[in-house]
Amino acid sequence: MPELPEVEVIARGLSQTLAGRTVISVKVPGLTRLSDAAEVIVPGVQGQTICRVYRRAKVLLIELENESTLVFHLKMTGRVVHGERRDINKHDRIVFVLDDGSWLIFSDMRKFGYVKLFTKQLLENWDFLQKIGPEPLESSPAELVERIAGRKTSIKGLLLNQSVVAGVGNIYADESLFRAGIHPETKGHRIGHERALKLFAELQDVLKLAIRENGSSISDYVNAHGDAGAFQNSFNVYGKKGQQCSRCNGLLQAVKVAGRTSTFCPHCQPRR
DNA sequence: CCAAGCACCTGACGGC
DNA sequence: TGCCGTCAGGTGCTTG
Repeated sequence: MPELPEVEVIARGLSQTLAGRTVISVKVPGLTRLSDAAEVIVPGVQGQTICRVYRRAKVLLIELENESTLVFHLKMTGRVVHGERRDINKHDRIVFVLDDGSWLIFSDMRKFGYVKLFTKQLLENWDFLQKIGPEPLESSPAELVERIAGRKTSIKGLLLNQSVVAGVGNIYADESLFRAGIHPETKGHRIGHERALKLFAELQDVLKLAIRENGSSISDYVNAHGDAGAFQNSFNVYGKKGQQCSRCNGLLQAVKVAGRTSTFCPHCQPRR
């Protein structure tokens, strides 16, 4: 499930190989429900040269020569992979055929993700992006602490809330809470300043480490070249309910917080 | 302002 | 063998 680090790794990988490539044709085996129609995307990208590939929150953006932008949200199982021409498979949603013969493929088994095409103006006014909070790797921990000050929601819910901080999903929320020693159900306003600073410093740390490790591959994630990430091997808590805590050897527990499974160590992350 | 619950999807997995 | 229920989780929406 791609969160900030996974989308960042994809964007960096694509940036190396896509800049300057031109879209020759488009194949549309079947789009997802929330995607723009093929009638919008195909004529808008044909003949266009790719200028820039970047990420904002969990969204992947590919800017074209005419200042329009292809936007991908991968949600749970989406992939964007660039490589040699290959057979179309059942989960492929759209294929961009490039001028060197290579293919850029968006596939998504569960069809939660989407691809949309925006003009410059429409992208600037897209309410989804306008609601997104600051990038955690481009903000200081002190700035991020202000975003949770006085909030009565659980810290887990705040971390997952994209308008509070961008790009954090279930994996990196649980991992940073473990590192900071904070119980996921702790209310935002009950976290002391020092501990909150620690939380966001740990969040930054874990995001950077994950990017360095090529992201986390749980089930579907692969980078722009189809390779799995390795950070899942460094998880302390995510998906480890019932296993031993790496710090105290106690058993990890799972609870639902903000509608999501949250795995934590009751000893290292005590309820206050 | 906040929580809870559902919807959207498919595949993996466990129980019987 | 296969059927059935549950779970995975990002986001939008509704309801309270």
